Amino acid sequence: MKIGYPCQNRTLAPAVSTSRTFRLASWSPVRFRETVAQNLEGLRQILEWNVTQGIGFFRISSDIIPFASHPVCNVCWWEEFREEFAAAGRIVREAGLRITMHPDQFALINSPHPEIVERSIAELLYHARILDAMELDGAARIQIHVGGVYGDRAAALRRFEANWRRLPEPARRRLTVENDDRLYPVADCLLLHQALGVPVLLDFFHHQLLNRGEAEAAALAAAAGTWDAAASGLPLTDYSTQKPGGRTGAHAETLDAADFADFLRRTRPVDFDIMLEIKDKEISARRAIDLAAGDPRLVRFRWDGRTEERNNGRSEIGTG
DNA sequence: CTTAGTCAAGGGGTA
DNA sequence: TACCCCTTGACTAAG
Repeated sequence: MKIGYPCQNRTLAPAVSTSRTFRLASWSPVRFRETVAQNLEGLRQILEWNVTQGIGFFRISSDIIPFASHPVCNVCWWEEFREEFAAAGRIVREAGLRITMHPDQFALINSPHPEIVERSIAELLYHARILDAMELDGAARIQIHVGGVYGDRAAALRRFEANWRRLPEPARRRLTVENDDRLYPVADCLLLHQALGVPVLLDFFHHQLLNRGEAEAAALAAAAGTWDAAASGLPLTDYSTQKPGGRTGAHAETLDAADFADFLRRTRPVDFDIMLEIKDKEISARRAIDLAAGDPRLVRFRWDGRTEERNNGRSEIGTG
């Protein structure tokens, strides 16, 4: 079990960020290359910070390469920045970090509109290129939701299957499907797994909001069973709680320690990695790791760091 | 310098 | 048909 946070580090921000961008109207190869260089340097610093904090799981922001899948982008960024990607990947491999990405709502491979499907395929390929350039194994996943219903759920699921088969191999091999809170519960994701072999990421909070009556333990067992340790790594999950007083489905500002401790207790039979979808990011990740300190599943990873002076001879990284 | 409006992209719900 | 919501930070033009 590794516990992580998504995309931004509020402790290091705004000096360190992977989300620098610019307006489409200001696109130029120079502006693009400057921004990508800054974002990749931000990624390197965040990953190193995570290692020093014993945080073993991180979601890379889809903002890291601005307009990567837009027709305006004619730069082979994955080749030009090969060394920077490889350096980030080296940190991941040497420390044993888990990495994921989560394209946002616009990646819809089950849309009835062919143009939207084409743009979505380009978007997924962009994400795959990042993880490939970092030279990461199959445990580095790209998670998406099933998509829209378009008035006919069965037909929409069939389109997902047909278009999944059309994905370029680099994107297809990393794709992972996640239950959402409005349209597709975990049962539908499991159907896609049966048809395609795609692993199912269980979002516990979404499952509470949308399900077909399955108990959480049953949903977890079923989703965990779709993962293959050698090919796709340990099962992935998302965890959050309801923001008090917020719209239903809004993510909490900070970790609910009592809920998280109970969550760890009741999921004990299954080992998996946990992405905290909580607003204060790395702050809650550290608290969660503290709360999991006595849990036999928790990975306390080591940073070898033998060539890193700044590591100051330390090899055992405390997790609190 | 500060700040409010705006930003590539879709789907679904409501009026 | 038109508008709003999601969800978010960061850019940018206006003041």
